[in-house]
Amino acid sequence: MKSLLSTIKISVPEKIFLKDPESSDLGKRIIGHSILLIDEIGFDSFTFKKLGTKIGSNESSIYRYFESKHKLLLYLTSWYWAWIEYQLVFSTSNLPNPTEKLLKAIEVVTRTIKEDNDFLHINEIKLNQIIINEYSKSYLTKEVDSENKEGYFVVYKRLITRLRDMILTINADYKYASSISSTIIEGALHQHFLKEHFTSITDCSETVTPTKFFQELTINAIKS
Amino acid sequence: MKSLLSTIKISVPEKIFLKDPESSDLGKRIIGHSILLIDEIGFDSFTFKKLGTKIGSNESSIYRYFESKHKLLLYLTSWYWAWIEYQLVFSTSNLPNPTEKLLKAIEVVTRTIKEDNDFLHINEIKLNQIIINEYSKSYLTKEVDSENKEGYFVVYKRLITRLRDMILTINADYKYASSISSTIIEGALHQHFLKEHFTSITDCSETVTPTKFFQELTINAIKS
DNA sequence: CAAATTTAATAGTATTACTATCAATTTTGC
DNA sequence: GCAAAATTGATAGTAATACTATTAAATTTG
Repeated sequence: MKSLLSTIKISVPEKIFLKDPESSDLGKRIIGHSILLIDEIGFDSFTFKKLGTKIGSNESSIYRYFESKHKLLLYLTSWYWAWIEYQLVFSTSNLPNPTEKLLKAIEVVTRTIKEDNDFLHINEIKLNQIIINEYSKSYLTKEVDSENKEGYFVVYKRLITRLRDMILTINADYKYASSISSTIIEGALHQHFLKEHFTSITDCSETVTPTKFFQELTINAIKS
Repeated sequence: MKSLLSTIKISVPEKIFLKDPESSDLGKRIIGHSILLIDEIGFDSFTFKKLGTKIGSNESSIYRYFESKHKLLLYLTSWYWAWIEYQLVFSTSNLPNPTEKLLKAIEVVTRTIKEDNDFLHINEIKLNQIIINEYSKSYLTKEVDSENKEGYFVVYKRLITRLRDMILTINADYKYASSISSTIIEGALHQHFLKEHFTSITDCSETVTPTKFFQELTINAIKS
């Protein structure tokens, strides 16, 4: 996938940033190193001041790109879901069988990211870890409704809608196509978290993947 | 359920608090009003200073019960899950049919709390809202592994284990009994959140409950 | 090469998440 | 009923956070 993706720009809702970080070298360093730093110390301890030190730049310069660290998280998560969406569309487009298509789509949204290949300044493995550990914090806020109106979550919602449509193609009468789609995507992040921190309440492990679990779950749900 | 529960003390892991809030009037006011205040302004904006003002007490007095607001959240969530666990055990104990038992258990862990009856100083409806909006924040931290070792999440894990055992009673060969149990409990909170804030990616609503969705999902998963 | 833009440096603010100390009040044990 | 013990309240203080504002230096661009 490398050659294709490296020429593509992942598109993030414009209102999330003050100045497009893809438009400058400093911007790309902000994105690249924020991923490394959030992965290292966690989003709660992450500050623009610490990031400034890491990239040899100034706190105030970072504030010209993002008005808060919360907006930066929204940027990273939107970028991540847009990247997953691209993979989903690309890797299912040539599959004629709707069930195969759905199984492939579930694989794409539930698998562990194991390679950091597609974009030079972005470590996709660590970004995936950030999504597992921090994604919920981007919407579990008192501002969620106004931010949703601003379009900050469109990419995530569109991804879920795509999965839903694949399910409805197989069984238009299934009553919970949206709910199972949102459960797969959120649930997969949760299972990945559990296998790292609460092994006693998951069956997933190095050898048993969330992918298999959610594929079986979905097929059984919609085919009966 | 009122008469029975009001005489019972919900038991929370002792290390979570410095001084048992159930042991004094001030302690109960801390718990009672923290639920109201967190529900009102959200956990992120919640501080012990604001809580002190609300209950006509001092910030420093609250610190004698909990060493941080994070610990207070752990207390509230443990209390909540212990209360749910009690309901689960109580309301399934006299059901002889394993499938009926499981369906009842799923109902208990996925339903909306609509009544505030059981404990005088605790508003169970608002506490349920806090669990929906803030629970993830209690474990999505860099300290999760050490806090897990301290036993701060035992109640939650035990609840999931109980559900898992009910599933295994019906089908001992089902490979994902733990994963589906954790998915039901976390997923139900997520569906409740979605129906309040992201209606386009859920089928749940005033009339369609997460309970029905997860009951069907589970039965289809384990019976095939 | 001058003007415009971007970045860096510094300073400042209100708030947060605490800790420490001591006084006032309440509880308790005899 | 009272002294001792425990609890609570009031005040002060600290380092860090999450910013904003201003001005200077460096870089880009037309």
